[in-house]
Parts: sequence; C-alpha cells; structure tokens
Amino acid sequence: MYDTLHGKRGNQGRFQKYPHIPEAAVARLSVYSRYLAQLASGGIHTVSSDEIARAVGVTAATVRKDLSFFGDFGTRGVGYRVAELHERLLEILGLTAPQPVVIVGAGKLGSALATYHGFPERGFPIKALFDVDSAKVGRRLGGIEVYHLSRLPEIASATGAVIGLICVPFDQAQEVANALVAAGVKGIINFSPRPVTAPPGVEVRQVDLSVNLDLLSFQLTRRRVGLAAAHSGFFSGQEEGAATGAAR
Amino acid sequence: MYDTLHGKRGNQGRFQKYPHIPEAAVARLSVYSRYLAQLASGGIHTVSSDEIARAVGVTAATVRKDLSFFGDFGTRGVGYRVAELHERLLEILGLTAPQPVVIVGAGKLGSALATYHGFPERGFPIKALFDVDSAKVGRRLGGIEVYHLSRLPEIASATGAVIGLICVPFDQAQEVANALVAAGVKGIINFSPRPVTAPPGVEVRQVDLSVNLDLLSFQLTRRRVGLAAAHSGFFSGQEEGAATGAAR
DNA sequence: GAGTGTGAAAATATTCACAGCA
DNA sequence: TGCTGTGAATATTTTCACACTC
Repeated sequence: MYDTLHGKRGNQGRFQKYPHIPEAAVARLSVYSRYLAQLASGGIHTVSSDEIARAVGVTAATVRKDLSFFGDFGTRGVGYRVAELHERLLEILGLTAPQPVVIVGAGKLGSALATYHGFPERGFPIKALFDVDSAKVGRRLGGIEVYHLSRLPEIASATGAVIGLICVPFDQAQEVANALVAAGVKGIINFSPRPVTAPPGVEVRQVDLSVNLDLLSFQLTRRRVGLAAAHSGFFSGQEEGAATGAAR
Repeated sequence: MYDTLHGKRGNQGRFQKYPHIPEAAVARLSVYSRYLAQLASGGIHTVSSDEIARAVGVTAATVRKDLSFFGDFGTRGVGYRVAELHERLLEILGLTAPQPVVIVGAGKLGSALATYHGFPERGFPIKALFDVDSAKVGRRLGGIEVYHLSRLPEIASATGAVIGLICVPFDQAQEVANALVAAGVKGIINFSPRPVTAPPGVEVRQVDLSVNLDLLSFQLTRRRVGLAAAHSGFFSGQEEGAATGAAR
C-alpha cells in the first residue's frame, strides 16, 4: 500500500550480503509504528498481524514477513504486545535518539516544513533554515531562524545536524546537496524535482510531491480513456480488448 | 530511483488484463517529463535514453522499457525528439487539461501546499481550502479562500474539483475522505499518516512525509550499527557474518 | 483454537542482450 | 555506426500455506 517515491540508488546496495530488507518493508514498519502508538494511547495491549494489516491496508502475511526480517516479536496464538513491539520498531528505525535536521530554502515549501510539527514530534527537530535571499535571512519562522547559506557549515556543526532537507528550485538542488555534504550531513531528502547525487556515505532520498499528482492524473485519465475510448488505439496492441472491461 | 509512498490497493488492480504498467514506471514518466521540459527550455532537440537515464538516475533499459509500454516514440540510431516526447508524456499523464484541486485542512501543511506554486504550474490549480476551525474560515492564503467544511459539496461542484488533498490530523482523515467522495472528487491524496479507504472509482494515494525521514533514520542507524555493533546480535541469524563488510 | 514464523511458490519489476532500423 | 524496442533472463517482492507454539 505504501509506495514511496524511492530515493537512493547511487548509494547502492552493493556488497550488502544481508538477507536484504526491502525498502518498502521498512517504510511499512514506519507506518506500523504509528498505528501501534495509536493503539498504545488507546490502552490496547495486544494486537494481531491481521489487525495491523487491516488498519494500514496490507495483508497479514506482509506484516509478519516484514517483522520477521528483524526478529521474533510475537507470541503464537496470541499476537504482539503493543508496547513492546512499538518500542522495538522505534529502535529498528533509529528513532530512540533525536536526529537534528536543517532545511535549505526558506520559500513556500521550506517554510511549511519548518513549521510542520510532525517532524519534531517524531524525533526530527528542525534546527535552522538557510537561504541566500537577504530579504529572508534573519527572519524567524515558527521559532526557527533563517540564516544565510554561507553559515551552513558552522551551524550544522553546532547543532549536530545529520539530516538536510533541500527545498530550493531544481537548478540549485545539486549545489545545495554538495553544500550539505560538505557541512557533514549524513542524509538528505531532496524535495526538488531534480535528482541529486551524493558521495557514498550520504543517503539521498528523492521526494517529489508532483509525482503523486501526476500518478493520480494518469489513473483518472486512464479510467476515462478506458471507458470512453477503449478502441482509440491510444494504448497499443493487446490492451484493446481488455480495456472495456477494465473500468473497475 | 523514485519510490513513491504507494497509494492504493483496496481499489485493486483486479481484472486489469492490461499488460499492466508498473506504477513505478508511471512515476518515472513524470520525472522524465520534467527533465524533457528542462531540455526543451534549454533549446535541446534530441536526447537518447542513456542521457535521460543518467539525468534522472535510472538505467537506459528502464527508460526504454517504461516508454515502450505506451508506444514507439524514438528513432533508432538517433534517439527521441525532445519536444515530441515531452508532449506525448504529458498526454499520457493526463496533464493536457487542468485538474482542479481542493485542500481539506488549513493547518500548517494544508496552508503550505495551498501556497506552493509547483502544483498549479503543473496543471493542478488549487481552488479552495476547507476547515472546521471558525478562526480560519474566511481567511485567504495566497489568494485561496478558506471555507467551512460544510460548503465542500457546493464548492467542489462549482469549481469542478476532481482531486482532493487531505491535510487533517489522522483521526479525522477517514471522515474527510468520505466527505470528498460525497463531493464527487475522483482522486485523493492523503497526507495524514492514517491510511484511508474510498469506494471503487476513487483513487487514493497515501503520502506520508514522515516515512521518508524514518527511512533515512533507519539507513543512518543501520550504517552505524553495521560499523560499530556488527556482532551485537541486533540483526539476527545469518546477517551477522556479513555485517562487518557491509559498511558501504 | 488462534495466530506467529517461514520456506516455497507466485507475481512483479528490472536488466540484459541483441535484432532491426535510420 | 548508433541507439531504439523488446523477448527472455534475472532479481526482487509479495503471497501462500502450513508447521509450530502458546
């Protein structure tokens, strides 16, 4: 159910002899953990893979397989202890200690992310914003100060920032990525539509909000095409025959 | 390279006899299309699958295979005509006509997305914001008015909204989804961490920004564990032996 | 009886490698 | 010669189904 606007590649999975854990599985762990937090706050003590699966929209087998990559957390015939599993998942995800974040780009998206409470609540405190626009430098957004980009190394170091978010236009994305790497950041999330690369040792994830709209647009358009123009030849070959019946 | 925080399931892919196009392939089409736009604005007329591949971080075979799902767009020995391929991709993605969008939830994230220029520029004009907080109703954010949620059906209909973005806390996500469906929206992007369901005929995509931070956190933590605690037994069984060498 | 953990099977997606055309 | 289009091979991910335990 969770697809992810995959990041990475470039920082390969080369000599990773691990049983290799699918990234999608880790993404689901993140979702499970939040469902567990919710159960815990509701006073629920035990949960089955089937209940988790239903709540987050996957199959029970997927839940169990995902968990099995990391160990045996359940009790046969009973299920999982909510508090314990929750804690284990946070450990696995590395969420037991805060990971300071800096944001480069104090435009619309950067400002929005800076003031979004979801990140600090999850253990990712936003330490600073950076921009090159002198009209923005010196301002504060929701208690977070905007610094000139030239101060990135100094402030990243002082705040112990390990993660950087790139929220600049695409033609500046790569140079900002370079600056973040130089400043010692170990993980980057690039919100610009232009893929960036980083040397081994720095993880990059690409998050493109527009892709999701495009994907919806494709699906909506396709449904219409399937219904109205099944024989238009827009989709070539063997699809033709099936299109009519495939309106869902 | 692009992962997607998968939406759907629930609105199955059942009797879809199509050769079936991987969602990931469509997501990449979206990325290719933006690279092509960039090339076009730079006056470049021709491009090869290899150049596209390098620019967006995938393999040339992937580019060609993705395109081949939709037809033959290139010329052997030459490559693709930038303008033509770009236009075809926009057609495929359904981006030739605007798809009006409404946003429910005028909090931090909703406001941010409302004022984010990337969406309207891509053909997704934001028509209205909705909230139940009377302190927010009546305000304008970047030229977009905030209405009370009760006016959703009326305004969605008047603006021809086909896509709705859910930006409310997780415990209200499903009821907002229901309201959007009732208002006639055909596609939903849910930014709340709580998966929502919709009846067949309405596409739902789940976009969870925190998942990406969690994924980074996992990778960063794992690297540290791999280096420092390969023999701690944190990862069970067969991984042990390989862990030391897997520091990347 | 209920529900986990997991090999094996099935389904998907990616990459290879080469035939074919400009 | 150069680069596309694509069936076949490979790799990956999901699902099945059942042995095992509480």
